[in-house]
Amino acid sequence: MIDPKLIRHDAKIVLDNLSKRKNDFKLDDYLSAEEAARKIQTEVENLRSTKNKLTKTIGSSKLDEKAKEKIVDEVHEINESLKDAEAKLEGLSVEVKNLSLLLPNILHESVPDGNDEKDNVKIRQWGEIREFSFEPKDHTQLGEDSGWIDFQSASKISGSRFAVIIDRYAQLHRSLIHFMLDIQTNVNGYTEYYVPSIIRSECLEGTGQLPKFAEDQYKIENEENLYLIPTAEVPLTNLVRESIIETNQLPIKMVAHTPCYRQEAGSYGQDTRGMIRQHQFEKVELVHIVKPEESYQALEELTENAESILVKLGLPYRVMLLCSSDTGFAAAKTYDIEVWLPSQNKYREISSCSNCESFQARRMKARFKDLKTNQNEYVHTLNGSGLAVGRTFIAVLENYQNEDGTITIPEVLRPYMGGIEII
RNA sequence: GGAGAGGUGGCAGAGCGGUCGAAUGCGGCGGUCUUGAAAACCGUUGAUGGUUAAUAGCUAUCCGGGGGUUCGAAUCCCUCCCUCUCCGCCA
Repeated sequence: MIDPKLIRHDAKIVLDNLSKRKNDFKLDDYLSAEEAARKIQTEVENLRSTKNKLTKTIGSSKLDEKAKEKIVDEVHEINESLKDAEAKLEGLSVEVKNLSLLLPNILHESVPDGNDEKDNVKIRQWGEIREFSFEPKDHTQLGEDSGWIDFQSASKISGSRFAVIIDRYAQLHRSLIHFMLDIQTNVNGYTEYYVPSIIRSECLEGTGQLPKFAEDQYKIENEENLYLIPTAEVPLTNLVRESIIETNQLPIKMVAHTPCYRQEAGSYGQDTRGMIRQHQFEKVELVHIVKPEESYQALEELTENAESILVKLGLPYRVMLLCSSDTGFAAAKTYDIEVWLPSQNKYREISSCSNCESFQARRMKARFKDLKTNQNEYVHTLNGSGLAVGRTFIAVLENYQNEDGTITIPEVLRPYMGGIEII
């Protein structure tokens, strides 16, 4: 949600932003509803004010019966008008609220204008792309040859876009999770959280997945209000919802490993083969809750924290600054980290690090007391994968494969694999 | 799943039809004292929206959510949600 006052007073900023994002939100509808709502609100308030004054005279003074009756009659009349006005106000408020939930965040000035992912800007890259002396296989082939990724069984028990990972591959997959959590907590200074992966709809609204992206969420049947999390960003960020945080508690840096569930509606035909795009995958997620003036520094830090995993694993990657149309709904600025996949001969997204500024905080009512102004202000929230485990797993398999189909375990993972060097 | 208790300001906790946005304590902030700090003492301190240049005034709303009764509801009624305790079941 963006500041209603900004929309009202600087509609041009919002319009420009919508056009940069190639978003077809009807700002005029919003503006006229909002104006009408404020107008009727004044009306309602005046009626209530008069009523309150009258009502107070009844209890406190020694009016005779007749005078009392007269006032009661008057109040009855006011109540009639109020009923109408309040109903109108309620209708308009709901309309305004619903529309405002569909407005995307304002982009940061440093975000380049662009039409699609081709306009994303490379910020930096790291690592040497390995020259293979043989034709590298993709992870699906490696999994098939070793027998340690079983898509057929997954399909039997769950359907498409699921995988069963077996034996050494399962260990490798688990080791990655453990490794990432250790680095983020012990080296990068995050506090580890274990959180529910079933959450209330308010949380999804808070972080921006609802109402706009409802079709991508898994809803729990027979439960009015519960969903599977699409990312740990949702439970972690919502930990501060509806609260006023002590200034000295900031910044908060959280990390959690969770499964993530996504319907992947609208991505039919994309990445259908293999483990790139699954309905269920593991992710280690980083979330920062910070003061506004620190959020862009925090974005750099968070991105580097995510990168540090790839550096330690020795996986080549590049960091891309997303252009205007590619930046997510809730984000003001996003860096994607893309890892090299030899089988596809290109970089693929493995982490997305975003500064949402106050967009989520406003939806969640997450504030802190600014000691300088003694005012409550919205915090800034950031999130990023540190990293997507399934995709990291794929990257390790493909980049560390040997000609005979075995995988050399990256050195940093060996302690987690009981010292095994090759699987 | 069954039985009971309860949800009030940052926290704890009173209020149980009008004078209550709400006692009191803690915490926070400001001050006195002090070389400094602590203690003590004094003062101050809820949120959100509208109006506004205003973080000034004025105003409305908020005592878990929604609905109802009433001239008037934190207080009475209905309903939903949540938390806690005990029993049952269970990894």
